[in-house]
Amino acid sequence: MDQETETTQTPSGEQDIILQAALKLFANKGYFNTSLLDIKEAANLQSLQIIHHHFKTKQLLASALYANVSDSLSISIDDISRRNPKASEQLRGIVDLLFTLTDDAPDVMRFILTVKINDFLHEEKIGLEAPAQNKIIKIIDAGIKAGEIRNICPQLAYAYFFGVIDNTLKLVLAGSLDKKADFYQAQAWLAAWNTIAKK
Amino acid sequence: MDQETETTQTPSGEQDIILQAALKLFANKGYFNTSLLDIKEAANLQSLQIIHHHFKTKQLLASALYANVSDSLSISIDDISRRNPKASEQLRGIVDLLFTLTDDAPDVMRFILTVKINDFLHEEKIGLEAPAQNKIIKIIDAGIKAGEIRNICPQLAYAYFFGVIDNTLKLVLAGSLDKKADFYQAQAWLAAWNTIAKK
DNA sequence: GTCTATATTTTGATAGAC
DNA sequence: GTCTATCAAAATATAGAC
Repeated sequence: MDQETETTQTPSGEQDIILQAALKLFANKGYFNTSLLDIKEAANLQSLQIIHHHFKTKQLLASALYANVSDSLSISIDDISRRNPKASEQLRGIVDLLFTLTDDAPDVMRFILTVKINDFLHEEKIGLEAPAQNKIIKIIDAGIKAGEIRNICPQLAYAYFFGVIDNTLKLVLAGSLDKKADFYQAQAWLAAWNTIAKK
Repeated sequence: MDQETETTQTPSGEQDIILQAALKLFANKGYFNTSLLDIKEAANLQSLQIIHHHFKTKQLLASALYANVSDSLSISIDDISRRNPKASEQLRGIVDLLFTLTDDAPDVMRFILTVKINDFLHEEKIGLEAPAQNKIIKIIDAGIKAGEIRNICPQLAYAYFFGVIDNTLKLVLAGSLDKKADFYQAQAWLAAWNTIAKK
């Protein structure tokens, strides 16, 4: 509603309204618990046909949504990487982004953290090959080579680090904590960073 | 198939066969991607009616499964707690249990870690009120009072700790690592414990 | 009492009228 | 080209026959 879209491509109006409605529903009820009828009503459309016109099928709608969010994340990560030389600073920037998103666009973060993309995406083995994840693993790899991060498997380091971060954000998104995400950021960053920092 | 059930109640044969088949399918394909027909065939039943006879509906079947796994975990945690006085030892025992389960009964762990129980369980707000989770949070709380664990919100400590553990196990279960879970246990324990340990 | 067959419902997708 | 109406498929649940 009041949150701006992250999509950098084709803000064609009707499509974005559908995508936003779908994002909200998928994020809160899940892919299978959301029908096209639900999306139609949430988007205030006059007919189901409009959805089929813009996105051929429900799967393609969800895939487009995933691509949007994924691209947007990738671009933000690239920006952060460009502005910060050290791996620790880059990771700090990414953490800041995620905590900010949690407060400002919780549905986007719910979609990222809780939706199982394999429910609608069947091409190859996605999940670990997600572009944003790949970029972060490369950052970690560089951090290891630079001596900032201890010498463990980058995938494991990723798992440790974002295990702490993601679980903290999930708690906030579930409404189990009484403060906004921002309040827990410094603490969580420290705990996460310590799992992978050298020395 | 070759793994023993954790269920302590009513091993009535046919029910258990259905539950095991459902567990495997739910764990690997998800709740909505598994039809009763799939379960019927995986369990080598002669008719769908048999499932409806034992469990009135698909939801109730899934709920029964969840209750079984949840109870079994709770009992194991109680055993561990009884045998170890210190919080750190209790958590260590729980971690050992989870890594062992990952190697010996991967489908059970997949069910625990990757199935969204809200897909079939709609009673109240479950998820954080899961009995096993509650027990662990109490252990953490005791650890804080005993000065073993630093003084943070127990829910946050739980999130940090099992963020590291669960993510590591998910990597193993996804087949992204080349060794068995056991190989990564000591490392993961240390990383997880350091996120909450005092000093 | 166990299985075959069917009914019902939901929902994704399409075809046709204005 | 947009909406109404319908179709088709799938899957859950039930009813009835042997």
